[in-house]
Amino acid sequence: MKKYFSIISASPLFQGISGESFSSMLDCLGCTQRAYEKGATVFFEGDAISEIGLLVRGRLHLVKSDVWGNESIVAELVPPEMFGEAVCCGGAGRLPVSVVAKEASEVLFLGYKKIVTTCPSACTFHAKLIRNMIGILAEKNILLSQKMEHITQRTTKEKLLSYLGEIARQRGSKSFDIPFNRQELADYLSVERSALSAEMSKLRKAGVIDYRKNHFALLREPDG
Amino acid sequence: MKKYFSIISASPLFQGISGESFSSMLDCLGCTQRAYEKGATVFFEGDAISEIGLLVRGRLHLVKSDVWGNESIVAELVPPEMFGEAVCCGGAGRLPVSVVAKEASEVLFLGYKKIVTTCPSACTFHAKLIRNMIGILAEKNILLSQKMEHITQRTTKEKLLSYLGEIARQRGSKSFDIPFNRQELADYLSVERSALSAEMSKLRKAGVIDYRKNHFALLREPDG
DNA sequence: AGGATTCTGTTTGATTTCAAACGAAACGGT
DNA sequence: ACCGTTTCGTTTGAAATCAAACAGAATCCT
Repeated sequence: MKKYFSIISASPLFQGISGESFSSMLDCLGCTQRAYEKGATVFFEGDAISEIGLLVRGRLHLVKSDVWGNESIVAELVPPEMFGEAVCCGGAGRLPVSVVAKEASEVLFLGYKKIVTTCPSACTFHAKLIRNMIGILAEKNILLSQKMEHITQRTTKEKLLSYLGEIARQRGSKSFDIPFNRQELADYLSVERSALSAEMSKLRKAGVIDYRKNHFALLREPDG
Repeated sequence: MKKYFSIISASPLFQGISGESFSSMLDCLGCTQRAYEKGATVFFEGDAISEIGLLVRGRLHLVKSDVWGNESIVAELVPPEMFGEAVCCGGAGRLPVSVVAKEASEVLFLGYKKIVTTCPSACTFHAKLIRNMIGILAEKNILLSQKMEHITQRTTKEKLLSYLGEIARQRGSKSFDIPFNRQELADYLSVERSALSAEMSKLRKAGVIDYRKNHFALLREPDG
């Protein structure tokens, strides 16, 4: 397990915890490790899980299948990403996806109860671990809420302006860079790339925005 | 403060904590209370907050204003709802909304640090409190993720079927009730109510679904 | 029972988006 | 400098949504 310490320390869950304490800590957490061959299933959809998975090697797919059995890939995980934390922490829920190894992979399992229960033996970093977990969940909440705000807008134009406005607010300037290219921005906003490009052109012609590559500027308030 | 104990005990944050421990607990948390007149502002957008608010009386609006100063009401809070928990727990963030009292209101403030730091004096329920907080954040995460899945679908029909499929999966049956009326469902899915009704009719005619009021049945897999 | 209100389904024309295709520009590697 | 790939803007017809309006059904209230 020691060979994965550098991966583990890169995980937000162990942020601010020194690598030297890992051995005793992982012990204290009753952490187990398992390897999966390519194609193996780590968890099945509907499983009631009580452990959080931390991917330390390989590549996992989160696969969702609807009532009719159609499967779709919800996300791809690479080290040191985690999975199952919301389901574990949220209580009685069951996993809404299957977890499948797309490459030979290794996963560290951390018991949820052991994480959120401060140990009587005064494990120094346990409190920090809990704060990290809370921070991770809260952060994800904020990101989801922000995205939701943009996506709930009805038209492509509104979605785009909602997004650009948000970034401008965050940066505190009406001129800023965005971290997406066109296709990524379209995916993020759940619209068609071509339609997005077309709207951008219109807004530029109308003098509302200007842009060049990833740099954008808000010029004036849009009509309506 | 005692008169609000019944409200407080209804908050998910204090679930499983007996009312008798409230006095000592709220003390231990360094909890403060403030009253606001109708129209008063509890927090301003952009404030860096370190306390979680628990509304015990009145009614609050979360108001967001974009870069151009247009304001919109994001949510309405009634007791015993909380606010600011994601921002506090998420670390360096600033409040993305203003909090305004729409009626004469009273708010309990709980210091974030005091909540997530188990006290040395072995406050019995502190651990439970932390688990509750984690549970709240995780739960919200799951709800947001589910909604996101439906809303990112491109067409009204896809959004509807994604939602109905999810409910059917949860209920474990292809025949089920939903907790929304038409307008609420349309709002939840971010589509036009009339367009939603029209799509529902089409799907019924096509033999894909059947419904009556809030009761739905999935009959067969949709084409495409 | 009667009347007002809310909820739902349907239609309409205008608007918007989708999906696919294409060319130009930018980029990267050899 | 060359070629292949990716990115971006534009156009097109087809399809879907919006927004508004209206009527019937259900519900609530007195």
